[in-house]
Amino acid sequence: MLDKTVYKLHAEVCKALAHPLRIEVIDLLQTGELCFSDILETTGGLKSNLSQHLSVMVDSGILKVRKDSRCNYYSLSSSKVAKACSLMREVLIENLKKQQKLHKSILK
Amino acid sequence: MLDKTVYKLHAEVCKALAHPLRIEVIDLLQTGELCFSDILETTGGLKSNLSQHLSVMVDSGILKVRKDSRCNYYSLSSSKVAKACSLMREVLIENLKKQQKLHKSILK
DNA sequence: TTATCTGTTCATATATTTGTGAACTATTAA
DNA sequence: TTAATAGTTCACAAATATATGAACAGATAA
Repeated sequence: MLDKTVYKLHAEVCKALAHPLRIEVIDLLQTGELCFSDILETTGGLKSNLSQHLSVMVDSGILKVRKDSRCNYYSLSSSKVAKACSLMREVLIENLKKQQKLHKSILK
Repeated sequence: MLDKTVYKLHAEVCKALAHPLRIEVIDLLQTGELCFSDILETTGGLKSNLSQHLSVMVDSGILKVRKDSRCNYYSLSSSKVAKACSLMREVLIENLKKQQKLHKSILK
């Protein structure tokens, strides 16, 4: 029997993708680092909430922070994060299309 | 402001990756479909638990089922799921290596 | 018919995640 | 010094996810 520890660690990293706000942040950071207040301006909501979500992402290793005296800059730890995220989006899109076809064939 | 609906749907799909058992199932199915009892034999645990996790994965669209009179065969809905999953594993491995280096430099 | 095999569904207890607002810290500006 | 800016941390309530075992359903075998 295999050791399950790696599955647990792997799931921890994947959990960091499993929230709408965190997906939105990954999308935003695809083009490069952004500081906290810029992210907040785009996503909206409470700063405490955003801060907590960003810290989940940093702790899981999908984001990194660069602290400047005036601003905290967040960026993706690897382009693989953005790539994985966009693959999952493609899976979503494919599924939505399948559903659409199904609906059409039922209504026909 | 963008519509957040897509982020919610996207996160739903990503949530399906966010559990150790579900990661293990994705790993198992990379080489092709397997029936419920074979998956259970490898992963261990209660059949009710596995059944519920598989149904989460099917509902989110990352797995599909083929029902035979004697067995339910599960498979990945797309190779993109396996690809995204393995990218996230690479992110994990990279992070573990970084941590290791950090530890070494502290202990040096 | 009655068993048996293959799973799913359900109820429930527990654990984890999430959102909120207040309090707090650190840095810069006046 | 005081005020302002930028963000983190904390406590708590509410919402979700998870594991468990019992009950259930459908197909096949005896």
